[in-house]
Amino acid sequence: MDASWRDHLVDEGDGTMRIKAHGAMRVDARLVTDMGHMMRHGDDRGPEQLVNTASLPGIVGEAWAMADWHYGYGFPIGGVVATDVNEGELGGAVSPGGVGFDINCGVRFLALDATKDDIPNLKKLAGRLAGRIPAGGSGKGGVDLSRQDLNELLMGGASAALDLGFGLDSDLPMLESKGCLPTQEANVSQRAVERGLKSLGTLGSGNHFLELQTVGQVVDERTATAWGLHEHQLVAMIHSGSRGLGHQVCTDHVRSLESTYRQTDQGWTNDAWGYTLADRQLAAAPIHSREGQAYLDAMNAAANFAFANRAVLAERLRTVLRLELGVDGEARTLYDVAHNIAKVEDHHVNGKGCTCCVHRKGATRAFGGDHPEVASVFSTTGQPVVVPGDMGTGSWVMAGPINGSNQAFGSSCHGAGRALSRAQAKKLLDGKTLKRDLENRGIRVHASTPNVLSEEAPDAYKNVDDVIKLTQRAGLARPVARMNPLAVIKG
DNA sequence: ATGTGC
Repeated sequence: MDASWRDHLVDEGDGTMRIKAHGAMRVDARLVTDMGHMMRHGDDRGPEQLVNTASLPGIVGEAWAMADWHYGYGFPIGGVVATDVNEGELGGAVSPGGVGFDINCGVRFLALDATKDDIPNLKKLAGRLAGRIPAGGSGKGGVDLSRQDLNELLMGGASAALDLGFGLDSDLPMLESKGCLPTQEANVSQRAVERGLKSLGTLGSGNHFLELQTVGQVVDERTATAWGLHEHQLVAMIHSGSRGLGHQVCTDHVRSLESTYRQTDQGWTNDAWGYTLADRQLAAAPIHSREGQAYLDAMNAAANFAFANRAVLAERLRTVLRLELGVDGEARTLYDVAHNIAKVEDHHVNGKGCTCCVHRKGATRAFGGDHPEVASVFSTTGQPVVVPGDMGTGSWVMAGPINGSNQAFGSSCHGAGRALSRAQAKKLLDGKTLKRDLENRGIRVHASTPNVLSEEAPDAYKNVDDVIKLTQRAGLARPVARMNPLAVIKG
């Protein structure tokens, strides 16, 4: 990799910077950023990775990095890369690295008809949540599933979870893709199955969390009202994904695809498909090839497991809220978004219709209110875009366009974005001090290890408010309301 | 992100 992209960098002055196509790039790259933001994030590897993705076969439009971009596996986190599914004989590329290891990592956002004053005892509530929400690397505490149950979940996602007794009928329309992506065979490896049988309803570790929050500042009153949100209201975010099952699906397909590439003077080449990639971690298959279809089918099954996982976590949260708040504890799902996914969608590229495989890796869909996939309750506002920040600072809910799409294939940022690597954060930040500071501010924190607190400390992340401002400036989504943390359960 | 390595 090289840093020559700096010679091709242009500030567009609209909250984005462009890297003009050079070398093997087929399209320009575009970062949601400005010079100040770029300077504060000295790691060149993210833009380098974005440049690499711009040479993927079939790529259309521009290779995008959302405002929370940072270094990832092959593709940067925050990457939005679309390929034409009708290019050539077998279609454009689909790449497991463009989705990431935590397939359908995402956020469920719930709202209560209550305020902080309705909580009899926050400390007790937080303690009970910590007791009921299995978190951390151990993977203990998941629902014991039969092989048959797991298969239903892989095929049916949140709707299958509902059939097993997790969730409410009224949840389903509020989930991206109604909580179910199409899979023919749910053909995931035996190893992936074994990892799925015990992990349903567990949070995981790293940046995954469950957070009880209050609505702080409402900046778009009309939209907030349409969504039933108001200042001081209690809300909750559940951030989790497909756990070990999705990780295994990604590992299986990354390994088998990477093994079809050999090193050449230009990079990494697959002779059968005539693909040459700058980085082996971009390993990709044509979308209509056997390998491409096998990946997409397994990826969708893993995505369904993630939708089901968030449904079970929501059920566990609801149980605690009912116990602690009584009738005030009813929580409705406002929305549930996927952060790590590849989807076949219709978009306009250079004024022409194009059916694309849109990779969103650490990026959220942000469709307009008139899109047929968006529930009719959002027709006058655009879809909710849930953007968790970090545990000390706060989180946002944004909205997609009222009508139509945006210039990044209907996408927006997914969080604050790391500013420090986990290793740097562990070295520089002290978890115990952080916990004390947060609790002095009235925020209850339960974490499975002190390390996770330093790795996930506010200072390890970019400023979420800056990320939201850039996203708005780039015209990708508009801020609706900012949430303040109240109780945090971390893996 | 991850039964934190192949």
